[in-house]
Formats: sequence, C-alpha cells, structure tokens
Amino acid sequence: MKEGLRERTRRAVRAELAEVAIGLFARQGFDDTTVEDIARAAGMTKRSFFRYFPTKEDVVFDGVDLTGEKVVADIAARPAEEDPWDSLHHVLRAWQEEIHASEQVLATLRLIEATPALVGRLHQRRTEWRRRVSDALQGRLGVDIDAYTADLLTNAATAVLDAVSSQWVRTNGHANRSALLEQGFIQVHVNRNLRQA
Amino acid sequence: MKEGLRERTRRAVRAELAEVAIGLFARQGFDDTTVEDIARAAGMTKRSFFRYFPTKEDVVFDGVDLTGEKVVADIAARPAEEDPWDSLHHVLRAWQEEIHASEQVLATLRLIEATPALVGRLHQRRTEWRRRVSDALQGRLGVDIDAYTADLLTNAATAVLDAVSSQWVRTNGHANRSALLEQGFIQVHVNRNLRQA
DNA sequence: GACTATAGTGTCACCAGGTGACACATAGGC
DNA sequence: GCCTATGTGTCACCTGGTGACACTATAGTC
Repeated sequence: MKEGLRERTRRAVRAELAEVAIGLFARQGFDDTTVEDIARAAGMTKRSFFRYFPTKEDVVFDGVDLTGEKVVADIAARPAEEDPWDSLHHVLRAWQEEIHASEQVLATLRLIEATPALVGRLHQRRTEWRRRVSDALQGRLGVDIDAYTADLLTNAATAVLDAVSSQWVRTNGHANRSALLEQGFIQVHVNRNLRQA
Repeated sequence: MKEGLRERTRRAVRAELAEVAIGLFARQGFDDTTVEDIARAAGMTKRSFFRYFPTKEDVVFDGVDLTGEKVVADIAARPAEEDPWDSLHHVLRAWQEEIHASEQVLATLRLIEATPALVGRLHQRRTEWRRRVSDALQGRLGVDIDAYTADLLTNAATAVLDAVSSQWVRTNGHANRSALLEQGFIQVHVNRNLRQA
C-alpha cells in the first residue's frame, strides 16, 4: 500500500472541495455559485477544481453516488432461478441500508431536487447505471429474460427507489426508508415475461 | 383569430430551425454542432436562435415533446373510482397512439440516446411532468391516494414508457409500440395503497 | 542526503452556451 | 399615414470547460 499518501491527500482535497461546494450551494444556490467561488474558497484555481471534478455538477454527487458498481455485481450473483423482481428487491434493500441517512444526504437531495441541472445530471447517471443492471439481469445463466422485460424490471425498480427518495425528502428525513422500500416493492410488482404463454 | 399571421410565421421559423438543427446534429453530432452553425444555416444570428429556443437542447425536443399537458388533464378527468393504474394505462395508451411513429421520431430518439446532455435534459423535463401527473392523481376528488403511492404509480408508468421507447429504438422501429405498451402495463402492476389494510 | 521522474499547480488563451442592452426595421391596428 | 409592438442584428459580457506551458514539490532510487 505504498500508493497511500498521494492518493490519500488527493481524496482529502476532493472531499474538502465537495464540502466547501455543498456549503456554498446551500447558502447561495447552485446557479449563483461560480466554480471560481468554490475554488477560491478552497484555496485553489478554477483550473485546479476541474482537475478534481469533471464538471461543476459532479461535485454534488460525490457523496450520494448512485453508481453502485456493487449492485450490478450482486444482481449477477443472485441465483438464476430466483424471480428477477425478487432479486432486485433483495439487492436494493441491502444496498439502501448501507447508505446511512444523514442530515448531509438529506440536504444534498434537497439541493438536487431544487436544481434542474442537477436533476438532469442525476438521471443521466442513473440511465447509464440502469443499462448495466439491465444487462446484468439478462446475463444470468439459464435465464430466458428478453431485453424488454429486463428494462421493465430495472426501470420499475428505480421507479420505486425514486419514490422512496422523494417521500423521504418530503418528510424531512422522518420516514423510514426501509419500510418505504418494502412497501414499494410489494405495491409494485413486475412479472417475469409472459412470452411463452 | 387575428393573432394568426404573426404567430404562424413564428411557428414556421421555429419548425424550420428545428429541422435544420436536427439535420446538422444527425450529420456531425450534437456536440460538434455549434449554435452559430445552426443559426447561420437557417439564415439568422446566434442571438436570434435563442429567441426561439431557450437552449440548444430544446430544439431537439420540439417534435418529441413529452410534456403532454393533455395527459395531465385527462388523468384528472378520469372517474375517481377507477383504479389509478388503469387510469394511467388508459390515458397513456391514447396519448401514445397520437404520436405517429415516423422515421423522424426514431432518428431523434436515437440522437437523444447517443447524447448524454440530451438524456439529461429529457429526464429533467420528464421529472417536472411526473410531478404534475402525480398531483393530478392525488387531486381527483374522493380519492384516498397518498403522495407516496401517487409517486409510485407515476414513476412506474414512466418506467413502462421508457422501456417501450427503448425497445422500439432497439428494433429500429419495427416493434409494435401499442402491443409493447399493453404488455408492459400488464407485466408491471401497481396496487392502490395498502395503508388501510 | 542529493537526484530525477512525476503529480499537482498557476497562468494564460481560448471556445461555446447564454443573457442583457441598445438601436433599427418591419409589419399590424387604428 | 401614424403609432406601437415585435423581431432582428450587433456588441459586450459572464460562466463552464479545455489545452498548453512552465514551475514546484514530492516519492522513490542510489
């Protein structure tokens, strides 16, 4: 683990940059905060900011990343005979429980919700992620899921996730996310494909 | 109808601008086409382009607009005792059939799919639209739907819509959109809220 | 402990998407 | 024919983002 120091400082700078940025966004809004503002507040140049984050939007998603590389892997690892909807339920339940519901996360979600540009970026990321999940669902051995059904399943799963998130924000973080997720996955149900019928 | 002429020319210019833009995007890609390019190709200034479209992205959505003000109204007009999932099914079926599946629409969807910025913008618009649909669902008189369930319903409905759209593009427009929609709304099912149980 | 490759930084120049302000023309309503 | 909207070009400007270059500090090597 020799590569520690350099990477550690890098991550530390990233984290502080994100913290400073979120703070400024919360106070004066996303659009009224320039990258220069953030950079100067963190003691660096605009140019250097972009060496840590590809875009101004991405600094927001540093903590609340929904990429979930692990989710993709977990889906693929589920038994092939399991109902795919149950697989999604199982994996996403586990995944959600790992995200501790801090005040910070709540504030970030609120910020995203209030900023069109961030909403767009979030869904853009999620779209890429969904395609990977969808592929993972189809990729399980000995499964006869067609692409359309796989999309249906993943889209529906994120539909639940979104509703949970909205409700959680709506209740100022008082709602029980796990309970909401359970309820959602029961209220919404997606059948395996009915092709052969 | 005195306001005709002025508005008609305006819409005509808009339409031509959109056509020119789509053409350029198709040939050289969205990112490699500047607003100046579009404007000059349509015989006007960059500044004037922005008097017709708020952003470069929006010119793409001129034809494929998913805003559907009509959908919101139709939802609200459905009988309150109808199962909300069936209401969505009914309204969206009618809505989709109005969009004739032209080659142009297909090309546009492909363009969107291939351009991250457009994906973001699309979902951004759709998010706003969903909130309005969700409100409409809750707004029906004498209905006991809570906000969470309403979100669940609308999110799931757009999940179906997205899957249909993806599959349609995937099959180069050969798939039967109506049939996919029917299948989707049957495979996915969202129950009324189970609160009182 | 000095030495060199390399990561990180500032500076500068530049491009593209957008916006505000102003002056000018053109077309509509009277 | 006059007055007033409305549309247009021009110009100046801001912000997000990128490429190039020179400089500095550090990590690993001897």
